[in-house]
Amino acid sequence: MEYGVKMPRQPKFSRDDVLDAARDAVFEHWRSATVSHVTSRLGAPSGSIYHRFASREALFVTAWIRSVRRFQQALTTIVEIPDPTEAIVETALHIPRFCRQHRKDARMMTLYRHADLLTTAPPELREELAGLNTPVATAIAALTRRRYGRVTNHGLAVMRLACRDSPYGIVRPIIGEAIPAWIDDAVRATTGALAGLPDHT
Amino acid sequence: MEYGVKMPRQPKFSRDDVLDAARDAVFEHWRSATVSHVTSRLGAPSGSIYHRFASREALFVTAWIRSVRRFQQALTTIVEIPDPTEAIVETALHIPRFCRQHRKDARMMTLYRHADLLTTAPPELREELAGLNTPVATAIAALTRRRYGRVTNHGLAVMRLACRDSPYGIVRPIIGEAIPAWIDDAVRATTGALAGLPDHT
DNA sequence: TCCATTCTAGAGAAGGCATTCTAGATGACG
DNA sequence: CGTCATCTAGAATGCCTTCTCTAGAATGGA
Repeated sequence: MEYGVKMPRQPKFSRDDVLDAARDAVFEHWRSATVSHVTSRLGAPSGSIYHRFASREALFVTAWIRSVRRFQQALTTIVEIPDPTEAIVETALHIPRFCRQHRKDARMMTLYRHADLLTTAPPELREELAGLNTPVATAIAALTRRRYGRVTNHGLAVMRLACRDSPYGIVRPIIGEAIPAWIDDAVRATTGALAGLPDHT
Repeated sequence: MEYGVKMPRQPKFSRDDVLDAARDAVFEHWRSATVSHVTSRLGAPSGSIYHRFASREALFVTAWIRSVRRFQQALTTIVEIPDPTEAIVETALHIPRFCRQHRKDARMMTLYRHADLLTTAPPELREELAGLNTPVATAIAALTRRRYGRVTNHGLAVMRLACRDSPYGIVRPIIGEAIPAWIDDAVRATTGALAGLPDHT
């Protein structure tokens, strides 16, 4: 607490409360979620939203970023699994598992694509978005090196498919619903097959 | 030309012209495509749109249906490929190939999910939407029977993954852009692996 | 030529939504 | 108890979009 800084009034709604409400509104209305959906869930006036976030877009993008970070949290430990092939498969399996345990965050993550946000998001969030992908990129690069003994562009592309795009494609149609256990078998099969590809064309 | 029917004025904009403009607007603006994006591309006033389509939603959903039908056109011949495994893999490969040759239609198809439209689309289109999936369902069922010798629910689910969800997941991040040739190798690998799974848990 | 039909044309009504603005409440601190 | 920073509160504003409505043009038959 700094000298001379008056202690402000206690917030009735925390920043996370607002983001939770945004996430819940998206879970229910997806792309047509409005600011008033958020305020009515929160029981707050629109002023409380705009006091913290510059715009509707800033609110939803911030909530999206929070969900992405939650997804990334487990990655670093998974990548350290001793056996390379197991590390690859477990990275891929993290996707259906996360979707099972964090249904709302998972659905929130489907709202935007990272590449699109880099150019369309509110300027004040661009910098954060630019660095957002590094944990995943680092993990993929580490897995690529461990799998092939070197890192080529094609090797990286294959590993992205194996650990990210392919498992995501498998769960995508049912994100937000229950994910059956056998989906994990399907992920094991596809990721195993992709990890078997060579790192050159 | 029926008796007593007066010949009307020639349309300046055909139905397909309007749908093309809608598809192009979606290619550029995706979900935020508006009716005025469409009219300005077409060089037409909004009246010409609303003369043919009941609402903005009816226009875009109709364009979506047209793209889906174009995708389905090649399916029936592919399924008839003699070797079952080859038929399965070629069905899956139809997805990256279609995305390569019909970039705008492919992107248009990402605008809605069939399951959502069944409940949210304008009522006059519901019936058409209800029957839209049958060509794909028929193809998947045929492939399931040929692969396993019988049709179980789990077998169908695996085959949907192999022929549709998995390859779609692989191309999805790059739909609208150029699809590299090696993507087909990845699809072959994953679809082959999934088709190798048994039809029971 | 006149008429019925089908279309283009575009101004503007209507509605929904994000956003702003002003007032007031709250709490820490001197 | 007064002051200040921070927050709640929600009515009011203004924008943007969809959609309607009226006028008029093109076409071919009677």
